[in-house]
Amino acid sequence: MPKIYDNIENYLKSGLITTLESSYRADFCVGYFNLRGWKLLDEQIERFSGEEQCCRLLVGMQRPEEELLRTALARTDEGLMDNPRALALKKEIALSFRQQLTFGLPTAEDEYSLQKLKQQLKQGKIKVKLFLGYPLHAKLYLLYREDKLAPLIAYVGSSNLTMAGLSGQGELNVDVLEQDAAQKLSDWFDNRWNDMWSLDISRELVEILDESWASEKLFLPYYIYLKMAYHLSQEARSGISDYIIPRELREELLPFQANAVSIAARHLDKRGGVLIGDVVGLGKTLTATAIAKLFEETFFTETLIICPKNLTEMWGDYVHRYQLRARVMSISLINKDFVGKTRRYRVVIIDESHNLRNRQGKRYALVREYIEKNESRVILLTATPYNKSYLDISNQLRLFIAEDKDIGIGPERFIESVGGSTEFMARYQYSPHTLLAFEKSDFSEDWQELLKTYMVRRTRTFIKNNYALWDESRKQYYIPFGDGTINYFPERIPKKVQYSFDENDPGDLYVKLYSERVVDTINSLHLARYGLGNYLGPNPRKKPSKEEERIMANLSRAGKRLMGFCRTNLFKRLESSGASFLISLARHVLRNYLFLYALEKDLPFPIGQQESADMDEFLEEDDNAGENYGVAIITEKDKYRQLAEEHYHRCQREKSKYGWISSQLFLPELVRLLEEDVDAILSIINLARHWDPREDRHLNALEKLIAKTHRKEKILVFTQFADTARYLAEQLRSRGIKDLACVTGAVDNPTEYAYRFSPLSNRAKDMYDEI
DNA sequence: TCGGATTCGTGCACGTACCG
DNA sequence: CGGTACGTGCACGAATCCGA
Repeated sequence: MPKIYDNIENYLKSGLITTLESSYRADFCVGYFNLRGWKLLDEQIERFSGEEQCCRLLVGMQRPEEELLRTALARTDEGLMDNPRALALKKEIALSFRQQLTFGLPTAEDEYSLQKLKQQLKQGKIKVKLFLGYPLHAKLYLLYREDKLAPLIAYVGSSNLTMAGLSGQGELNVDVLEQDAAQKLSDWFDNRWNDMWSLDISRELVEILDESWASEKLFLPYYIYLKMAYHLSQEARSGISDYIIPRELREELLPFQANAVSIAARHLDKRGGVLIGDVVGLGKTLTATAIAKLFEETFFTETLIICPKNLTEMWGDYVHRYQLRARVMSISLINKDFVGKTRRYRVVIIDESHNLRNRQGKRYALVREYIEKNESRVILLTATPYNKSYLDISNQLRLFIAEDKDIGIGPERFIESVGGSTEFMARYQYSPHTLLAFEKSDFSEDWQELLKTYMVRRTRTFIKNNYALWDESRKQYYIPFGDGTINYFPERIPKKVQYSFDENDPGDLYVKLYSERVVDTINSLHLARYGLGNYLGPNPRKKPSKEEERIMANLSRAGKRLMGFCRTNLFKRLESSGASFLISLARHVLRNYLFLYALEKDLPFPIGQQESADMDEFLEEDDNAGENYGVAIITEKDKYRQLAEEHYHRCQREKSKYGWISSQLFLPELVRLLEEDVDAILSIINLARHWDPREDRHLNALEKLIAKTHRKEKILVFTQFADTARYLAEQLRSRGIKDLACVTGAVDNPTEYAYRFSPLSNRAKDMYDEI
C-alpha cells in the first residue's frame, strides 16, 4: 500500500529524510529547486561519498525561465540548436539559478548553506543537469539503499525541491516501494539524465556561487566598504521609506527636514527615543512637531511637550497650527506632583533637553520617572547635546534608556584601552554594551559612536553641501522653499573689531583695569568671607549652639575653591565690561563691611548668599542718576559702612534667608583680612573712579559698529551679564540709537521682543509695525 | 580589614521662574 | 511683590562601596 504524502498528515520532507538516512545515493527530477528546499536535505546528501555515490539532480524547467527555454527550443526545432548555442544557453540559465537559489534575504545561515552547496558540487556529492529536450514537469525522487528487500524507494507526485514542495500544503505524492515499478522509474530517469540535451551545469553553478556573496574568495577592500556603507545606511534608508510624513506638514517641510523626520521617527519607533541635535536655526521645532504628528496619525499617541518657560507660547502656536493633540508644559512647572497628576502621554518632547543633563536635579528625576512609568517615547531637542562633559549626553539618553540596558554597542575604544571586553567585565561587572560602560569612556570616538545611534544632527555646512543650490550670479547658496520663494544661505563671517588700545594712554579706562596691577591685586585678595572655615577660632569665647556647629561643619567642608570661583567671576565681569566689573567690586566691598559691622558689634554673621539686588538698591542711591554717566561707584569707606549697617538690618528682617553664626567663633585675624581686601578693592575702584562711558573704547567701538558700519541692519548684541546689557542699552540710547530694546531676565515677555526683531520668520508680521 | 574607586555635599554669585 | 525653589559655575574631603 503506497503512503500518501500531502504535507498535511505526512510530510514528504520527513519521508525523504528518513529514507535518505539509509541511502548511499539518490536521483531527483524536479521542475524547480531553491536553497531553502535544498537546505532541508543537505545534511543527508553530505553523507554521500561522491562520484557514483551522489545525488543526481535533473532540473526540468524553472518557471521564470519558461519563456527563455521555449524560444531556445523553438530554435532547436528549426535545427538551429547546436553545441555552442546550447553551451551559451546553459551558462545563461545557470546564471538565473543564482536568483533562484538566493531568493529571499541573505542571512548568515543562508550564506552558510550556499557555501555548503558549493562544496558539495565541488566534491561531486551533487551533480546538476538541466534538461533542455522539452519542457519537463515531472517530479520524481529515487533513493538507493543497502536494504535487501527494498533497495530502491521512489516518490512520485507534485513536489518540487523547495521548502513549499517538501513541507507546504497543496502537494500530493506517493511512495513506490514495489521494486519492479521503482526500477522502471529509475530507468525512466536514467534515459533523461543521459539525453543529449541534458547539460551538466554543476561547474557553472560553482562559478556562479563563487561570484555571489556566498563566495569564500577575497574581495577588494572597496567592495567591503560598499557593503558596509549599505548596511550602515540601512536605518536611514528604511526610515525614509517606512514613515509617511503627515499631510499637513508635507508642504511645509524642506527636504532636509522631511528627511530628518523620517530618520528620527524610525529611531523613536525602534529605540524608544531620539535626540535631534541640529544646530540652531534648522527648524528643530518643526521637525519635532512633524514627528509627533506622524506618531499621532500612526499610533494614535498624544504628546507632552516640556520646554523652557519662554518657549511655551511658541509651542502653543505650533500645536494649534498643526492641530497636534498635545499639552505644552513649562519645565519649571515640574514639581513633585508632576508624575502622579499628569496623565499618560505616549510621546514626550523635551525642548532644550540639555536643561535635563544633570541627574542630580529634581526635575530630571521626575521627568525620568514619568517616562519610565508611562513607557513614553522621547524626542529630545537640543543644539548642544553636551556642554561640559560627555556625561551630559548619557544623562539625557538615560531619560529613556535604563543604564544597564543592552544597547547593542559599546565604547570600543575604551574597552580596547582596558584590554578587551573580558577585562572590562572583570573590572566593572556589567555589560560593555550599556550606557554605564560608555560613561567610563573619555574617548570622543566612543561618544560619537553612541550619538550616531541615537541622534539626528545636521550642521549648516551639511545642509549647504547636500541640499542647497548654487546661485552663480550672487555667488551664494540658496534653498528653494515649498511656496516657491528662495532663501539664501546667510554668509557667516566672523570678524574682529579692532579699536585702538594704547597702553600708555592715560585717558583709556581699560588701560588701567587691564593692568598687571589689577590682576595682581585681585589674585592677592584674601576673600576671607569665602573660606570662613579657615578662620574658626580653636578656643571660642562661647560655646557654639547645635545649629552653629552644623554651620561650622559645612563651612569647613567648603574650602578654598569658592575663593577661586569668586576670582574667576570678577575676571569674567571685567571681560564683559568695565562697568559690570566695577559694580561687582562695589558689591564686594559692601559685603565685606557687612561682616565687619557684625564683628564690631559682636553680632552673628548671616551665612548664605547675599542678594545682589538688595544691595544694588543701596548702591544705586547715588546722586548722579540724572546724568548720562551711568555708573557712579561709591568710593568712600564711611558711605559703605553706613550702607552695610542698613543692609545688615535688612538681613535681620529676612532672618530665615540665612544661617546665623556668632561672630565670636572666628579669629580676630578676620577683621584685618577683610579690611585689607576692602583697601585693595577700593584701590582698583579708585583707578576707574571717574568711569566716563564716553571714554569706554569697548562701547565706542560697538556704537560705531551699530551707527555706522551696519547702520541699516538689524543687530543682536549678546552679553552674559544683565548689568552689562543694561549699561549698553542705557549708553547707546543716550547716544541717539533709539530703535533698541534691552532684554534680560527681568523682562516679562522675551518672546515678544524676538517677534519684534524678526516678525517675518516668526509669522508675527501683523503684530508689530516697526522695531 | 584594608585600599582603591566612586559618590556625595557644600560653600556663594547670578540668573530664572512659579506661587499666593 | 515677597517668598521660595532650582540650576549653573567646581574642587575637595568625607562617606560609602566593593573586592581581595
